[in-house]
Amino acid sequence: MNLKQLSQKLGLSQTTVSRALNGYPEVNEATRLRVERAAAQYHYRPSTRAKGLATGKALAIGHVIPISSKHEMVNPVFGDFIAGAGDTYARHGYEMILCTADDAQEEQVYRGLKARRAVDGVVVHGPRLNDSRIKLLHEIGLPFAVHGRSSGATLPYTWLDVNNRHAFQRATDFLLDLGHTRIGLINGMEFMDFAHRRRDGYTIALLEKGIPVDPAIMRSSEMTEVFGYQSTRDMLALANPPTALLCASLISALGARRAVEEAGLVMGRDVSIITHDDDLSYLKNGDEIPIFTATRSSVRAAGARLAEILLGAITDPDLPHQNVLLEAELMVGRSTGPAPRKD
Amino acid sequence: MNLKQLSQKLGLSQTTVSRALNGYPEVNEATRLRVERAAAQYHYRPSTRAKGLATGKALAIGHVIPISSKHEMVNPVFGDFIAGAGDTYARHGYEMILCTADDAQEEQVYRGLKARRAVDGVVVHGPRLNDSRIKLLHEIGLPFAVHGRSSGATLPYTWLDVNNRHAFQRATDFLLDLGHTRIGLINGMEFMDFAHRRRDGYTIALLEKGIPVDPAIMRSSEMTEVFGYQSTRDMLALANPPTALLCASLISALGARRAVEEAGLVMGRDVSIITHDDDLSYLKNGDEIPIFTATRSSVRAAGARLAEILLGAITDPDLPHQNVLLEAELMVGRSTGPAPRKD
DNA sequence: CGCAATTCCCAAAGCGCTTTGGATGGTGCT
DNA sequence: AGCACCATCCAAAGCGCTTTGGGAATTGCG
Repeated sequence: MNLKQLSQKLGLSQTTVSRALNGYPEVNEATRLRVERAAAQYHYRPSTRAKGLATGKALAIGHVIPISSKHEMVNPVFGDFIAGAGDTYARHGYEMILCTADDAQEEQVYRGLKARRAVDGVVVHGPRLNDSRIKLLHEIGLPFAVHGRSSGATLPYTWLDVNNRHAFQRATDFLLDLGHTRIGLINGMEFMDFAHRRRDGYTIALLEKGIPVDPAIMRSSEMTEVFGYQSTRDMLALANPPTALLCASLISALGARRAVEEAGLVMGRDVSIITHDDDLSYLKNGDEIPIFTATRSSVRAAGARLAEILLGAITDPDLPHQNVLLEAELMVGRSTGPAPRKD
Repeated sequence: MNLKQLSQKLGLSQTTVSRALNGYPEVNEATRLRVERAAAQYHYRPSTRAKGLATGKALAIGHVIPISSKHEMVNPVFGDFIAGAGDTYARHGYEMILCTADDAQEEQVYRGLKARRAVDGVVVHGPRLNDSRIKLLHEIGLPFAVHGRSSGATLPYTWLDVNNRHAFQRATDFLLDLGHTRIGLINGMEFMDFAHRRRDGYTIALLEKGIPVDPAIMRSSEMTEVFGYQSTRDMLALANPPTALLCASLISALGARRAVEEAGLVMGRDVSIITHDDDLSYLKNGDEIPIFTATRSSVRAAGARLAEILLGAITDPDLPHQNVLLEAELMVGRSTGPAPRKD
């Protein structure tokens, strides 16, 4: 069923039916009702493509997922972020278009979306330091919103981020207060902006207490379970092993715990662990009592919120760039305790 | 830059330019080259929406992600599946459209995609027993392919699945051969088709050896870490605890391991664990030597393959329904060993 | 009652493509 | 030379919608 057929069935012009359905005022209320009923009855929905052509808007938002070419890895937070954003789009009648791109294709993918007029805007995932995408998107004139930030960006842009620096500074302080002085860092890739900021927070907290920053107990890679395990195992084997660890994700924290236990140590007593927790739906940090002491911030909520902001910016392009900084919550769980005394 | 502008720049008609770009034979090779060069130079790409309108195809495939209304959970395998499918779509010039839907909205979402002519076909995720979506999609005439199968479906349909029954039967046999007779099952929700089949495989293997199937050591829920932990903890507390566990996912297996170790037991010695492993990019089952003995099948490869099949079915609608059954590989790791002797 | 202002509706243009149905001019063959 | 036949290109229609620019009733008001 298309507009023409529906309008013929109703004995009205396409104009009137279109206006009735889109809530324009120049149509009689009784007529509108009749049209709406008929539309529902025949399951009429305007063709996205035709509507897009006619209005010049795509009614779609693009999400370009970077696939790390090294490990072909998909960021595990992605599913939850998308679920949040999807809710928002559905409510506003937008579609969500997904593209995958490894580092080499990335620019072409964004250019393609723009040239094909496939989307009204894009969400930038996984921003890096001095991320070139920000300049690119400005240049090609494709509205965008960044999930995270990019240190070093000179142009203004719309973003939503967790206060990663502060979260890790606070987590480090928490460990310092418990008496830990050897605190290891199991970070994400540090060209990723979030990882860089977390490291900053960690470093600042240490320096403020006059504790030296020791590269021997700082690791950085993709946040897998295996990476958490290996890093922890290696650090525990040092002559001067850490008594506490800061992990960038719950997944690597699980690996860290494995290494701790394998070494015959007890988490929360011999080794304290704090992790960042994205509150993923399939990886909850325990039930009531968190397993890990964690800095928590829901990535799903972030998705919903950022989508809302992007749609707003598209509707009203003259709006100033919005920037949202979310504070992570520090949840105290059972993975932390006072630093073990040296006997 | 649109077709009209490009053709004017070239002094050709839109017809010729369009044909040149789409590889039709009625255009001089020299002209085609000239057109292609100009298109590249001006970054011309045909508008998806206009092309879709003109051809009557959407050039897009929909993926409807079920969001479990109970736990608001996004299946963690989703990201990797999408990454695989995305590769295929990109190669064939298709877009991927994502929708999220909880149980209540599901039918409306599929109907909407069809009515708005937003996609040429859809991938059905997370099929359940007697899944109503198969009948629905047949009725509304939307081409589809199922990731998994649906026991009880009467109509023929296109699917790609892992041989879950066989995988779990084989895993159970493996444990039985090691002398285990108390084997616990930590399964996904059993209204999900894959979980149902896994349970079948498990049950069959036990019955063939004349071992009673004991509901006390069979759990089923959403495959979270916490669920794996709690189930294992509870089962180990039984008067007659299992000496081996079969887990439906690596995530719940991590929880199971936690419970095992917390109970002061050693995995692979006191309690053996076999898990299914979807080979997720961010959750590798160890490096060379698998941590867990596992039945493995790459969900990413499945995504790429199923997308290929769906596109084929769309291109040639008269093709018979394709069905692909992948066998999972049994990877022996360090989580299994002979059943402990009762002393 | 007469005229302007409303209200409610419609015909047609246009969005950017593909595709149908020629038109044109050059070739090969008798 | 005359004819059929390609090879190469083009004008225009059409995909399903929105939107512009009216037009015909109806209403309000002096």
